[in-house]
Amino acid sequence: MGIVERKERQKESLRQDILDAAREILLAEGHAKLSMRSIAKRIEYSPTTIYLYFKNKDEILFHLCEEALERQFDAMSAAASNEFSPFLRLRATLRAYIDFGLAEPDRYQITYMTDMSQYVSVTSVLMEGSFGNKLLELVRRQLHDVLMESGAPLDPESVFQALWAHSHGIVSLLIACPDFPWVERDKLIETTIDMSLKGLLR
Amino acid sequence: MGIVERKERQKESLRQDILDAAREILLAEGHAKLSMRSIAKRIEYSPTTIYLYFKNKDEILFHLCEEALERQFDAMSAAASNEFSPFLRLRATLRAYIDFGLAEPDRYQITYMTDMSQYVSVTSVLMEGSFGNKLLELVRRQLHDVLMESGAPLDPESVFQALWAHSHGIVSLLIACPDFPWVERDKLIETTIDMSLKGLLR
DNA sequence: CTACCAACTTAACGATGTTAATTATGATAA
DNA sequence: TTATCATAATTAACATCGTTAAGTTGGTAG
Repeated sequence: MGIVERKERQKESLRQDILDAAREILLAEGHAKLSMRSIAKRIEYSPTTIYLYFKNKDEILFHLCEEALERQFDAMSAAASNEFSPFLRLRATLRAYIDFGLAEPDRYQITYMTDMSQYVSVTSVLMEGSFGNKLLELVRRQLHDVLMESGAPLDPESVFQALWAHSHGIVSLLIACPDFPWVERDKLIETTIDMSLKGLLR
Repeated sequence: MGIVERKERQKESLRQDILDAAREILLAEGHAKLSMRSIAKRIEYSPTTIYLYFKNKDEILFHLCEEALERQFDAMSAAASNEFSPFLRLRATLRAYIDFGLAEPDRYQITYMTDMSQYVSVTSVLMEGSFGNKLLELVRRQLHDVLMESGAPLDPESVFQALWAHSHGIVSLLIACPDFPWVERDKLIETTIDMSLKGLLR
């Protein structure tokens, strides 16, 4: 029965090759160049072979989004772990969220800026145990700690969603309008975060 | 020589018909359904005829964006004119910006959420005298008034861009993730704006 | 050896934006 | 009135996209 297993391994291997190719294209050429045919060409199979391993393109994107969210989560966790107050941890986490989006614009776009029917975005972000869920929970938890400390009478979930919106705003706007005469990038990001968090102090 | 003028009028008329059809499709069926062929079908001409009146699809979108920005500008101006302090005017303006985006998601998406090569977005937004420029200038001016009053030592342009990012963030996130378990919409918007502007007070 | 089954490919469909070649229209000049 | 000729519009076509159906291959089991 080792043959069946070998087949299984081969099958899983090609599946991984497809995801690897998709990721490479996404990062090297951008999400606009990521097509079933470009993936097929890269793995040297016919385009339709991919459909034997994935239901459709959205399913491939779903996996790339999961990957992206995992990396973003890791970056945010790492950034937070260097800070020594709840407020600074939250601040560092948001900064890491933004930095990730700007460092990996194509990854950010496929996870937060495209409506991938039923498959990606919300479904992926919300699924119990998904990295998207972990990511949002991380921010919720850190915000909770800040609100505990400050004692501000605010609805935590509303504030959380507003913080997310503010952070997403600067990332998506910078990505969408790269030619706009923005002020110096780091200054802009710092200002964006400062203004976002000002209301939580005291 | 009246013939030449009549031709001119006919030409201009069909050009308007194309824009009208495009607008109708955008509003009735969404930006995903807006194609050269769907426009052609609506005006009962062949798809390629459109290219005799517009260089390409982007040029059509450019005009729809201009229209959208004009309406958004009007909504923001009107909202501001009801308020009696610089701060409240700025606040009402941002609220109108957000409300417009959520009321006209397809118009918002084509102007702020797609990168239309050289044609739309930034080019349109920046062009001297364009409505996009007027819109941004309106916010800059109102922010200026607020900063004058409060005397806060902040860089106006940085704060302006951050305010824009915050406002864009809530609009684009709500549009992109309609299925997320958001808190009640009005409450979320108010919280978003409150947190955004908190830093400007005192 | 043959029959089957899985893996894979080719062909094709219906979209998209866009270009080139072709036809129809309609005003003007002979 | 008819012939000419630019303009207006169309048809055909290309390259791209995601996706489905049908066909081909090759290895394994009976």
